[in-house]
Order: sequence, then C-alpha cells, then structure tokens
Amino acid sequence: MHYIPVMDKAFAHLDQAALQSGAEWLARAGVRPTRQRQTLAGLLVGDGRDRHVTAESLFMAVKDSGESVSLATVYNTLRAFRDAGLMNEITVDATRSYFDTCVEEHPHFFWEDSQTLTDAPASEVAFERLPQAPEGARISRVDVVIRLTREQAASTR
Amino acid sequence: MHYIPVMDKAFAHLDQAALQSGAEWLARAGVRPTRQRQTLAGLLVGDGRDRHVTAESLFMAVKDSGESVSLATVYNTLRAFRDAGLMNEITVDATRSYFDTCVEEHPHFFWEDSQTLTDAPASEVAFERLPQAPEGARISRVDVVIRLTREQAASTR
DNA sequence: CTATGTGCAAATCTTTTGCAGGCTA
DNA sequence: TAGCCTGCAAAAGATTTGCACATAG
Repeated sequence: MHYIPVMDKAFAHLDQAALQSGAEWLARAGVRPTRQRQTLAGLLVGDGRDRHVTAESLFMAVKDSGESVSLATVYNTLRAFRDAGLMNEITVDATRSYFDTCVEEHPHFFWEDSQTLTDAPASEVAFERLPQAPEGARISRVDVVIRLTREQAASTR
Repeated sequence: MHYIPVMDKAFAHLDQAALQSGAEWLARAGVRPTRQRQTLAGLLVGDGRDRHVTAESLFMAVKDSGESVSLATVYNTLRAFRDAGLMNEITVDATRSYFDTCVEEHPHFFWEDSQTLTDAPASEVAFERLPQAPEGARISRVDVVIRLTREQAASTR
C-alpha cells in the first residue's frame, strides 16, 4: 500500500478572489488561462501563500473544491507551470515529485514520518563555501533537503 | 524512449581480488554473503573506488561481467546494502534512485545533460549555518545536490 | 480560424511483492 | 534444519502519451 501524504492541508478556497489572483499569476508568466489552469492556479496561490503539492494531492484538492480537472492534466499543468517558472520541482523520494509554488532557491525540510515537505527558513541556511563548477559546467541550482525524523516515536514499533 | 545513463563506466573487474574485497565489505556489515551479493559487492567496491549506480546500471554491469543476478534481486540487494549502512541512496530525479557506495554525508554534482551523479568534494562545501530542527524533530541527514548544466552546448538543439 | 490545451485510456518505466525453491550458518 | 535469499512473473505506482475534441486569442 502507498499512503498519499496530505501536503498542505488547507488549500485555498476557490472563490472569486482566489481565481482572480490565480489568473494574475498565470498572466504574469504568459501562460494561457484555461478553465483548468485557473482552477489549479486558484488552489495553488489563491490565498497568497506558497504551497507544496504532488500531482496526486493537487488532484484531490481539485475534487474537494467541486471542480473537475483530469489527473493527466494536473500532471501536464504542473510541468507547464514549472517550465514557465511558476513552480519549482523538488525530488526527495524516488517515487514522487513535489512542486513548490515558491520558485526562489531555498532549502526544504522533508519529514520522513509523514513524507511531507515544508519550507526551511532560507535565512537559516548559508553556505560557507560551495565547490567551483567543474570545467565547462555551470551550477544551475543547489538543492538542500534537510531530512527530519520525529523524536521519540514512543509507539508500537 | 528513456536513456539509461551509464553511471560509472569502468566497473571493477570481477576477479578474485574484487570478490575478496567485496566479501570483506559484506562481512564488515554482517550481511550474509550469497553468490549474488558477492557478485554485486565485487562490482561495487572491488577496486576500492566508490561508485554511483542505479539498479538498472548495476544490473547491466552484472550482465557485462558474465554473471547473472535477477533485476529484482539487484533492487532488493541495493536496499539491503542501504539498510545495512553500506550505501547511501540519493534521489535527484523522480524516476530513479541513485545508490552511492560512499556512505559519508557528502554533496553531489548532478549533471543534468547526462543525468549522471558524481561526488562533489566534501571539503568544498560547508554550511555557515543550518536551521535548528523544529520542535520534536531531529535532523537525520542533509542532502545537497548541486545541479550542473553544461556550458555552451553549441550543438543541434 | 489555428495553435494549444484537455480528457481519456493505454502505454511506459521503475520499483515492489508473493511464492516456490535454494542455500548459508 | 531453519530462516533468510533468490528468481520469476505479476502487481503496484507514478508519469507520459496518442488521439479526438474543445477553446483561447
């Protein structure tokens, strides 16, 4: 069995305001605003907060909101948003990709017990030094994932 | 189509010496030395060098060496080695896990063009600061992946 | 009107698993 | 011998794709 993690429990309500800010988000990136994309955008940035989702978690949020977008479209759309620079893709687990609406380079906490991803305060991470990019290459990004284990599970296991 | 990356081109030759050092590697971790595990261990650490593999790349190396280990067993064995502390698992791409025979915490370069993973010099990475683990949690590991883009592809694309 | 986007179902790929038989300690 | 391993084939998941239809600009 495979547990689907709840990424960010409180998704934006899909009201007018949410759709509006979602639409602006799309417009800013020059992404064509279809009904599906506006729905997804509204859920993702409707309340101005950044959000971490997997295709599956976003798909479920769509259903909860009463809207309808196919799973394949959710996948395609997340890729489109990533390609448009609207989202970041983070991989922590070989079987799932996480997408973050915050596109600035910043570290993440990965909670091993719940398999969820949250932001780590960017200001708290600083490199004293980083290696030079090897000859002929250039650093495109530095991913930092801080894996967390819950202390003292104290339960049956 | 899906290109299978060649991880570390020169695998150890599976000679007596390689099998020997592989066997010691297993013994040190208290892992039962079956024929398959010795074959894999010999390929992984037979020449004393650390190595990055995916299940698929290691499976092919086994075939090249003339030995035979099933793919399912390669997967199981990599997990067993990881659980025994003999290897590290690194995930960079949502569709593949990389295993590293070097178990010390150290940064990696991920070459986006060839989808390969190499070590970054650990001495070249240092954190000036890291966030405190949130209340009730403890940092189990910090993964640093430095993504590299080849400069000036200057080719047909 | 035309290029893009969407939905569906099917295809791909990677990884895991159930089970019967094998092998180490 | 007993328990852990293996191989095989099949299952399980995640993601992508082909194609016919819909729709934004």
